[in-house]
Amino acid sequence: MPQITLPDGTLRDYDEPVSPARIAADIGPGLAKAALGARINGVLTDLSTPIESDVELALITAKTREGTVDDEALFLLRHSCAHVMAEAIEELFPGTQLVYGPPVDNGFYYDIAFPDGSAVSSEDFARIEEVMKRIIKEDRTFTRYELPCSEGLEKLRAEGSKYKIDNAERAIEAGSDALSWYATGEPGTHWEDLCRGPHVPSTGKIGAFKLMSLASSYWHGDENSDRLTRVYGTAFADKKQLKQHLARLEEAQKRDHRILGRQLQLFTIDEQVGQGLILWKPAGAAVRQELQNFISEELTRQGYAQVFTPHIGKLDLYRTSGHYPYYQESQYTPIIDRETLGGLAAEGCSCSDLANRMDEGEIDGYLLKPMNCPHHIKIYASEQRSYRDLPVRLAEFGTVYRWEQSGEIGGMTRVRGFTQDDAHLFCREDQIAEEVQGCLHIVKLIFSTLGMSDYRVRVGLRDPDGAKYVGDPANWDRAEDACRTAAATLGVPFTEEPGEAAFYGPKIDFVVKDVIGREWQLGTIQVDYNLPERFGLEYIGADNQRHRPVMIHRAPFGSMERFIGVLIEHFAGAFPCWLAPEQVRVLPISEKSNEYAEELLAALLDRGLRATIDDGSDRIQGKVKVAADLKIPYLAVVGPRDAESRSVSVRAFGIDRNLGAVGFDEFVDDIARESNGRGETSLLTRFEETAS
RNA sequence: GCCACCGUAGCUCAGUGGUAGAGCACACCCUUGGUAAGGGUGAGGUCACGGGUUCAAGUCCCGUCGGUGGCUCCA
Repeated sequence: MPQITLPDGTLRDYDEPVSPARIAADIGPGLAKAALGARINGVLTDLSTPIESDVELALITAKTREGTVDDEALFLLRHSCAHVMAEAIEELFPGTQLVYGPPVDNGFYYDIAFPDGSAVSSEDFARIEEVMKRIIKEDRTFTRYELPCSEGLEKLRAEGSKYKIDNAERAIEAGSDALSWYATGEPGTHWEDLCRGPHVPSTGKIGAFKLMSLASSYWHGDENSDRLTRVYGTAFADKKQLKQHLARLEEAQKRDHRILGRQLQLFTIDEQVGQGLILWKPAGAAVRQELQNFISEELTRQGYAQVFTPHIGKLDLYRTSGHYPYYQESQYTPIIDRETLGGLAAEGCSCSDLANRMDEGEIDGYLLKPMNCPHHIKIYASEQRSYRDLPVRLAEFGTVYRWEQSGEIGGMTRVRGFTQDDAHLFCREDQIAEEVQGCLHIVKLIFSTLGMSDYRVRVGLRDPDGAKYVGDPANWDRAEDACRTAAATLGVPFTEEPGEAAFYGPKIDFVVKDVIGREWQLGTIQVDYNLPERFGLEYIGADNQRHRPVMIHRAPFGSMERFIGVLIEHFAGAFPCWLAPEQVRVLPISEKSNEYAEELLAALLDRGLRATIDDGSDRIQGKVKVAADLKIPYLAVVGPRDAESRSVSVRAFGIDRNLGAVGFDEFVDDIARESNGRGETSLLTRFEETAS
């Protein structure tokens, strides 16, 4: 006879099998009404799931006991809403086949195969939503029933949905001993879907929902397989939560680096220049230059040497490195000189011949470099190296070009030309651990200086079945071990992900999310035994023998483009003073104070600060508004009173009032100190009492 | 690359087959005003590009380019 332990420790005994729904009712009518599902021994279930033995039970309601939104409740609501949407779509679009409809972060989707010629469009959302509202209003019970596998498959085959048959077969393969369906109402009478559940008790529990967008997807994620239409929606327990969610999305959009990039004049992309090619405008270039200075100083401290290399290299270089054979699809096509090309044309050489002969090495051309490592390797190889010279650390802000698929390109986060804060360390095997530590130190320094704490660490390993990797498996094993060991010393949790390695070696990646929740890899550290081997790199050891160095590739920002794209969103465009494109704007109250304002501007510029003056004919209110829109950290308002007392009236971004006056020299000194110290000190401390 | 949606002034957007619009920005004039926009006047358009349907196309159809959201890919 089941004994039920509730989260607060209270016990309830029943002398027959019992459902969570009944237990909820026994506790109180309010809970019975609010309950959406249950957790039985930690497993999410329906409210109707029979309990036959002693269990720990938690009832799930829209809000937790602390009053926060319950994620599992949202999971149930959204999964259930996906069913309601599927029913509505099947009703409105006869002949559609359902594929797969799970809840996801922020909502749910359903992958649907529409019959030829009839696709859904977002203009159909309103009428789909109408049908969904009707189904929800009818408050039909989600009724679960099960069939043995063979019988269930029989039923699906009779219905003829290849996608559902496939789902069932996969479930059986994964060890299910029965197949389950959920009817939205009475089985046999109402709509139903093969589904493992769980669901909310009835459609009426879906408080608020909205269809969001359409996308296409591939069946099983395979681009050679069927193309499906993915309909995205979201659902919440009530209208208020939905409204808040939509407001949050709108808020997030304001932080979008593409929008801010235009508003703040940071960068532009011109279609005549090309997709995915960033034009850094003066303001964006200032931010980037500050970051490069920051990293350069640290490189010097850590014993790196900076180098410069060209943007192209001969194809043969990349045959040796393996980029050309292994990475060809992501490269711009090789550059072949006019004469060679003319000769080939005269011979009647076809495009496929040309490609083959380039692959074979019969024709050489130049490649726009997809990575910096081969050039740096050649710098290493240009001198004889002793074990005493190691590690050799070569750094370069190196620009690389990659042929990304057109549909993937967007903003600054996925581009076709970008500059890595790259470096390659050539070291002895016994130096790997220490060198990786040094790299991790830089990454951590960057994140902490910029106040970025919301990142995750991924150790990318090779996919055991993958064919895209170069090199000896034994080398791979050693390199993977080195990465694991290094990641473990970080003091942050990390995940190991097979298939995420580079083609030449495993890596430690730092991954952050953008405003719409997409993950981007920023910094990366890679241990590589393969390229030194392919290029025959050597050093002379203490034993007077030739040895092979190990290479570490590292880029703590990843690429300047992507990093700054993410950084714009991180700061919502309001850069701290040391990074801000314009650090101070001097605002004379009227022409009468222009001369004093010019003096202040000159003093600021003299200290290397990025400052401007707004001596236009606007009133001060207008000047302040314009400057605030540009998110300039400090405004120096000067009028006759300030000129009289040699002071500056300060206003800071985000603090919407005059902070008060400070002396001319103090102001300049404080800002310079704050800028040079990268935010370690703040002018605002002068106004502590009023600033907060 | 695939699917859906979108492309009108520098920017944000209105314009459902019949003479291209607004706000901001810009130029000029007035205003010299103490902390989130004082007032006036003016200039600014191959309605992404190319074809088609129509008496007539920003508007409807096809294609191309570009953007957005996903999918696939990703060093």
